[in-house]
Amino acid sequence: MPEIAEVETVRRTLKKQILHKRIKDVKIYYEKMIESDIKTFKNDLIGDEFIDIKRRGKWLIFELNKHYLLSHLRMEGKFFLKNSSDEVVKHEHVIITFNDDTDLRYHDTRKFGRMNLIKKEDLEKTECILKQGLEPGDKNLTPEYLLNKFKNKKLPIKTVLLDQTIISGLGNIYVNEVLFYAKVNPFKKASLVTKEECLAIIKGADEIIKEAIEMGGTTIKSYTSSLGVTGRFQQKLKVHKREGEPCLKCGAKIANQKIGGRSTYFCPICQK
DNA sequence: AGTGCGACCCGAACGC
DNA sequence: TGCGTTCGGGTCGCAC
Repeated sequence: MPEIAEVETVRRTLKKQILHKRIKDVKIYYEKMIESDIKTFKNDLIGDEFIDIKRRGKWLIFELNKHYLLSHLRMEGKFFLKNSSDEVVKHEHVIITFNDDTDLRYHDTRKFGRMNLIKKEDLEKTECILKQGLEPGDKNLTPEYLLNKFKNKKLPIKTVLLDQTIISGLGNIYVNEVLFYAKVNPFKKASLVTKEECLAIIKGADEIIKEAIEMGGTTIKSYTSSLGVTGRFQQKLKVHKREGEPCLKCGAKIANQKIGGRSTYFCPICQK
C-alpha cells in the first residue's frame, strides 16, 4: 500500500534509472486506468523521453519534453523495471518500452491506480494537481492555516485529515499515527481542534513522514524483479493495525473503530 | 456547500 | 478441503 513515503521512494528510485531513455513503445492492457485519450497517450509518449520526475501529494509527475505523465498509485500500484523480453505477468497494465529494450512496467493488483497525460502548459489547471493542499514540511502549513480550514468542519478530525485539499499526502495509516502522536481523539470534530493540537498535528505529520521516507529509502532495493517492496516503516507503527495490543505510552489496549468507513486505530486513554 | 456513502477492484483473511 | 463472505485502501461522483 503506497503511502506518500513510498511514492517519494518510487520517485527517487525511478529518477536514477529511467531519465533520458527514448520511449520506443507503449502498451496498455487495461484501458480504464488511462484517463486521457488512449491513442493520444501512446502517440505523445512514443519518441519522447522522461527528463525529470516530480511529486505533488501522492501524484507522481513524470516530466517529458512537451508533456507531463501523471500517475497515482492508489493502494497497490507499483513500477518495475524489466527487460522487454521478460514475459508479461498478471496485473501489468501499462508497459513503456525504451530504446535500450528495457521496460517501465506499471503493476496494480486492484486496478485502482490512474494515469493521465497532459500538455505541460496545462499542469497548473489540471484538477488533481490544482486541488492538492499543503505538503507536510511546507512552511506555510501553520496552525493558523489549519484552524481556518477546520473552522466550519463538523466532521471528525480523522476524516478531515484525509482530505487532500487541506494537507496533501496523508493516508489512513499516517493519519492514525499522526493523531496518536498529537494525542487527539480521532472522533473530535475538526472545528473544535485547538491551536496547540494543530501544532502537534503539523509536527507529527512532518516527523512521521520524514522518518517513513528514510525507512522507505533504505528498504526498497530494486524495482527490477521481486515484488517484495514492503517498507520497514511498518515496524514503526505505534497504533495502526495494533488493535488489542498495549499502547506503547500507557499500556491500555489500542482500539479500532470505523470513522467514515475507515479503520481507525487509537489509544482511548492517550487520545481522550 | 457540506456531508454521507456506494462504486471501483481483487486477493487475503475469515467463517462455516 | 472447499466453499461463500468480508475487508481494505484512495478518490470520485451522486444523492441529500
